[in-house]
Amino acid sequence: MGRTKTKYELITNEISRKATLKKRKAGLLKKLSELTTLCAVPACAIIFSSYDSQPDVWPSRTEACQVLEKLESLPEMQRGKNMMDQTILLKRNILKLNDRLEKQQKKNLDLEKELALVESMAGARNCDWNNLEQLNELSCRLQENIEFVSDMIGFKSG
Amino acid sequence: MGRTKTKYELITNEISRKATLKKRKAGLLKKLSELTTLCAVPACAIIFSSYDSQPDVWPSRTEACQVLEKLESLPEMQRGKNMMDQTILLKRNILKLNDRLEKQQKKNLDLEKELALVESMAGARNCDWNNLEQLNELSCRLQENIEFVSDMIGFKSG
DNA sequence: AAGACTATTATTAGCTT
DNA sequence: GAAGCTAATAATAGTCT
Repeated sequence: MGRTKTKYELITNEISRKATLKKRKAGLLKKLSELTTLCAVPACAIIFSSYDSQPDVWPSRTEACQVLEKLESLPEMQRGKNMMDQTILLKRNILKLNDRLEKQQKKNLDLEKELALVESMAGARNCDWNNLEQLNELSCRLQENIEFVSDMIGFKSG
Repeated sequence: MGRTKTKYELITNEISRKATLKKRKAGLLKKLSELTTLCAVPACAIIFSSYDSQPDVWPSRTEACQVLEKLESLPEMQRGKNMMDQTILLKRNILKLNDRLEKQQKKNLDLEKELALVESMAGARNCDWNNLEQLNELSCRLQENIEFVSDMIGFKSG
């Protein structure tokens, strides 16, 4: 969310990368703080940086360790389960995305069909309003159309 | 960032709190994922929840533990390695799908715009050729169009 | 409850100082 | 570089289904 749309890949420019790291790290910790305030859940985050020897630890090293201990105390079986859960969620995510993509493609096809239909009637696609020749041709097409329609009217009513 | 300005204190309504937790947790993990991608820094987050017996751990329990404790072992890491590889591939897959979806949506938008343009020129969409009234209207539209085009020709050449 | 939608607020990329 | 600015993108609160 800034002046340009972000491409989510490693920022090659070191200056920008450092600036981004700083800004986003602050934003992230703010969000984590908001989350724990709003929902009263225990949470922690640790972010290393190539620029600082010490990682950022939220909310504090002690509390982060407590959260981690909690995590450690969970039986091993459940740990594997959590990872499984993650892959299951990811797979579900993929299925959903494929679904949306498919729908989008179908919608696209429909649009293309409709466009072709309308264009064939109007015959005015990509008309360059600065091009006299094209305007003349468009004029002719419209004249043809109007005559055709007039004939139709005459035919139907007469 | 929503319909109302957020007050940063515990959400008393349980339903809202749960919904908020879910949304913001997802947003937070997304941001953490973005940060590590953009800046290539090791990071992790652990968020407990009253609703799930298991906390959300990013990027994975194994990696999260590694990040804080700086454990250099070992068998546990190896055990989860295949599964990690899988999740990495799945995540990459999701990124690609999102990309395709985005492109598809953009294409869609372009098509819609073009369609609107052509339709507004032709004004003859879904015309029922057996309906005299519609034919008359179409005739008028065409007449208007032809006059407009004639004007344009006159203006450009004159 | 779980997604989709969307009007709003929130975050931030690129700049400037 | 850090700090501040603002146009632009991104997240999300409330709502509907």
